[in-house]
Amino acid sequence: MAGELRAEHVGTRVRLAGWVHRRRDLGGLVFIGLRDRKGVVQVSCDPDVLSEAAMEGARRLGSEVVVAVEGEVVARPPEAVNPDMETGAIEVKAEAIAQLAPAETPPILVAYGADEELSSEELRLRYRFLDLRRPEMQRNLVLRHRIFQSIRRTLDELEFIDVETPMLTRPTPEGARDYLVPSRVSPGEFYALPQSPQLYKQILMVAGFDRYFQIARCLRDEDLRADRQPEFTQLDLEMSFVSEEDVWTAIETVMVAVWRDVAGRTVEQPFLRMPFRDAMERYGCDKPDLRIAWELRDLSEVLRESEFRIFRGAVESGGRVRGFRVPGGAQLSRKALDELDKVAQSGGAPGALWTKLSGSGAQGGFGPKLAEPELAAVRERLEALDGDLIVVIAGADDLANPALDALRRHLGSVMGAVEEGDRFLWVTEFPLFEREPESDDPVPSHHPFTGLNLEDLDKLEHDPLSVRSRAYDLVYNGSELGSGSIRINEPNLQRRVLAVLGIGPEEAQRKFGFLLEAFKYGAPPHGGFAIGLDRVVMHLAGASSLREVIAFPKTTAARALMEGAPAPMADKDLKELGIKLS
RNA sequence: GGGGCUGUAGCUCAGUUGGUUAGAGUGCCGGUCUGUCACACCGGAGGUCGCGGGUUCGAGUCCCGUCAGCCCCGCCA
Repeated sequence: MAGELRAEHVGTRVRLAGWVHRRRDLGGLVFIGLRDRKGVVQVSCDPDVLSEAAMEGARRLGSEVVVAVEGEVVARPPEAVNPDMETGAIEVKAEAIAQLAPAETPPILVAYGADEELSSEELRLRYRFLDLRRPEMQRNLVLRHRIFQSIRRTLDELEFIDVETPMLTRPTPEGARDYLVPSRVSPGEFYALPQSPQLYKQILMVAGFDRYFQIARCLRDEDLRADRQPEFTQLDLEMSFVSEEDVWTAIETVMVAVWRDVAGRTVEQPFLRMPFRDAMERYGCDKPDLRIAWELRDLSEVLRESEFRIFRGAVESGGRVRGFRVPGGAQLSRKALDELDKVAQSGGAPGALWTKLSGSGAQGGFGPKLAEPELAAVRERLEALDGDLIVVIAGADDLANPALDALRRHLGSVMGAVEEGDRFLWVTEFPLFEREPESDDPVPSHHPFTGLNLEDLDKLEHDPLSVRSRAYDLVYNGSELGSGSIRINEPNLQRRVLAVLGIGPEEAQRKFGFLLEAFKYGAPPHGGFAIGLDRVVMHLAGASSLREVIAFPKTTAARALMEGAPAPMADKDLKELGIKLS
C-alpha cells in the first residue's frame, strides 16, 4: 500500500488507490500526496511521462478526491529526499492516474500542516468520516483493534468462553438510569438496554460456564464526562470456584499481555494491592495515583492542643489534621500557593493550609502561628526538610479526603513529581455498604450480590457500614479501570444482605427473582470483574477524552452530530408502540 | 439540576472605550512557476458576527433569554 513503500521497493511497478492528501502544483511538475490506511506517499506527475490531458487532470485533483495511480517506485533525487516522511526516500512516478470518485472541498481538513489547528470538536463529530481519515484517528482505532485482539487471544488461552448476552433486557430498579426500549407486541411494557451483563454472567456461572468473558457494550443514561460515554465497552468476565487471587491473576495476565503486545511495555506481576482503608488513609482516595510518591500523615496528635484555632477546633470536633510534604515546594510562587485554596475547595474543603520550611523555621501560611515544639513535631512527623512545602487540611475525613487528594494530584503535576510509568493497583476490601446522604440508609457500594468478609458477618445487621466486602477495583495511574467482586452464592446470606438494604423477599422476588431462583439450583462460588476498555485504549493512546478512541461518540449532551440522534418520532409510529407524549 | 469557558468568512482566529467601510492566516477561484513536500509569488470572490429580544442616536462589543460545543460538580449499584 501507499504508506508502506520504502527504498527497497525502488524499481517495482505499483498500482495504488487512495485519497489526495495534498497537491503541490509547480506549473510543470505536479506532486500529489496519495494517502491510504498505511500512510502517505508522494506521486510525481511529470509532463515528460504523462500526456497533456493527464497533466491537466492531475492539476485539477482537489483534496480528498479518490484516485488510482499506476507507476514505478523510484528513488528521489538526493536533494529532494524528505527525512520527515516515512516514505520520503522514494516517490511513485505516475504513468496513469484515474479518478475513482470526486470530492467536494471538505469542510474540515484531513491533511493538517504542522502549525494548523484541529477543527472544533463539533465539526469533527459532524463530519466524522473526514475526521476519522486523519492518521491520528486511524492510529487510535487500530490500537483499539489490537488491544481487543490481544485480550481475546489471552482469554482464549486461559480457556475463557465468549458468550453473548441480550441487549434487550429487563429494566433494573437499582443503579444508573436505564435506556428504555418500548415493546410493540406488549404495549405499555419496556425492555432496558443493559447497564452491564452482571446478572446474566452470574447465571452463566450457575449454568456451568465456569470461565466466561465478553467484550460487551454497556449503556447508562447518565450525564457525560470526558471519560464517560452513554454507551461504552467493557471487558466483562466471571469465574466459578475461585477466590480473589484467581480473578486478579486472570485480569493481570490480560493487562500484562495488552501492555506487552500493543505498547511493548513490561508490567510487573503481581500488581500492588492495598485495602480501601489504607488507600484512604495514605492518599485520601480510593484510586490513588501512585506515580506521585507523597503520602498523607495524621498530625492530629501533635496539633490537638495548638493555639491555632483551626487545628485545635478540627480535632475537638472529632475531625483530624492531615497533610503531606511537597519536597522543594517552598520555591512555589505566591500565586501558585493562593491557587491551593481553589484546588481544596474543588475537593469540598473550606481551603488549604500551608507553610514553607527553611532553616530559620516556617514562612507564610500557618507556620508562624504554631508554637516552636509543634512545628518541630510536624516536621518530624512528615520527615520534612528545609525548602519543603507542607500542605494540610483540617476537618472531618469525608471533606478532607477529597481535598487532600485534589491537592496531591495538583501539586504533583505542578512540581513535576508525577513519575513516568505504569502503576497498577488493586484496591481491595471496599465497604459493603455506603450511607445514602439523604436517607442515611445503607446502599450497596458495588451491587447487592457482592460477597462479604466473613470475619465481619456478625456485624451485618447491627453495624452494616463497617462490613468489609469482597469487592475490588483496578486502578491505573490514578484512574479507575474497573471493578469486580466475589459474589454471594448462598441464598440465606443473600437474603440477609437484601434485608439490610430494606429489600424484603417479595421485592427481591420482583426485582431479581430470576437470579435468586437460579441460585436455588446449585450456584457455584463465583466472582468476576469488568474493565472499561475505552479507558484502557485512551490511556494507551495518550488521549484525554474517550471521544478520541471511539469511532462514533456522543457529545456532552449525548447527541450524535453526524447522523442526528436522538430524533423525534411521528405520532403514527408512537401510537403503534402505545406511547403518548405529554 | 448547578457552575465555568467558547460561538465572527468553508476552517483556525483577531476585533480597543459602544462609533461610521468587520480584519488576518489558511482553504476556495483565476494567473505565473520543472524538485516541491503546510510549495512559492500575484490577483479575486467569500460575512444572518449562533439565534431571539432589550438598552442606545448607534451593538460583533452592554443587558436578558435561548441553542450548540467543551470542562467540572451532582449523577454514574
